[in-house]
Amino acid sequence: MSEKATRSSCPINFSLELFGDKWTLLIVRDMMFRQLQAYGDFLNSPEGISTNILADRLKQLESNGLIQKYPDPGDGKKYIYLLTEKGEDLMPVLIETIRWGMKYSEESAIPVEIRKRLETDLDGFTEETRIAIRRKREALLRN
Amino acid sequence: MSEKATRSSCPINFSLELFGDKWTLLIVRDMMFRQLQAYGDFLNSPEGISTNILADRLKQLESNGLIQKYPDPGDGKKYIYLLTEKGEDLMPVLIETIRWGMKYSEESAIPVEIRKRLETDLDGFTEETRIAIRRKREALLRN
DNA sequence: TTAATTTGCTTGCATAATACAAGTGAAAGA
DNA sequence: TCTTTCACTTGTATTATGCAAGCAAATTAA
Repeated sequence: MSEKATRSSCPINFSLELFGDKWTLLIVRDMMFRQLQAYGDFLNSPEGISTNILADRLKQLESNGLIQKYPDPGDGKKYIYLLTEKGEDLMPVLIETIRWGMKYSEESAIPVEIRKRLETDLDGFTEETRIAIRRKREALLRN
Repeated sequence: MSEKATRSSCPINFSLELFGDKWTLLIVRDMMFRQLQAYGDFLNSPEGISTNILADRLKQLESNGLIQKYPDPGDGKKYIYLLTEKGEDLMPVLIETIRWGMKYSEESAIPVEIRKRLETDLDGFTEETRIAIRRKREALLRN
């Protein structure tokens, strides 16, 4: 993990310096759409991230303000990782990435009901997902 | 450049396997929004891509069907790289990435008039850019 | 007609990132 | 107290990236 100088002030470049790699957005996806929140959950995702890479990406995500790490109130040896608003705001990027991927991949393992909603009720799906994320964040902050 | 096995059939993962790195989308950006089309143009982009990395990414983009390479009709020692429809379809992903980057970076070096259009006339801007891309593709295919 | 120059690469090598396997330490449960 | 769970860290091999130099084909300049 090394700090690199920013290459340009293009907003695409800015974004890619934070999540332009093969793993970061998969972790965000897990938090955003799959409600995963523990280290072990991410490790068990089907893509099979290595444990040291996961640890590194979680650190970067946190230091870049996209996620926050909380001790799990119900289990002292666990932590809960949640998206911040900045992380939550990546939803349109992720959704367009999903749409592109669905269009051009032969088989996309996306649940039929979610696929339908992406096609027919994108805004509703987005808003609903955002609410779920905020609910979790607020619940944790309340204690 | 090595062929890797696909990690999962999630559409986000599918997409990231094609453009989940720090350079690929910058090249697409150059073609999409800056009308660049020659090898040397990409090399001169402000981020400073290395020539071997550029050559590698152009190969991958072409073999993945996102771009096509044509001999330059006006200069026998040049080539013209153009987005295919598949590449052009990345526009929503890029645009949401721009929006996110503009929101969260201190200074974004984006021309004021484009920024304005992104904020007030996103669909118009998108359509206009698409037309420009298609025009270039069709002009080349005509000869 | 020959000698630069431009263009689009390739090659070699040092450094950095990633993958894989194993190990560690704190908290919880038996 | 001993074992398991959880969230990592560490070591090492492999792969990717960055940097500098070189090269061949087409064009231009002399």
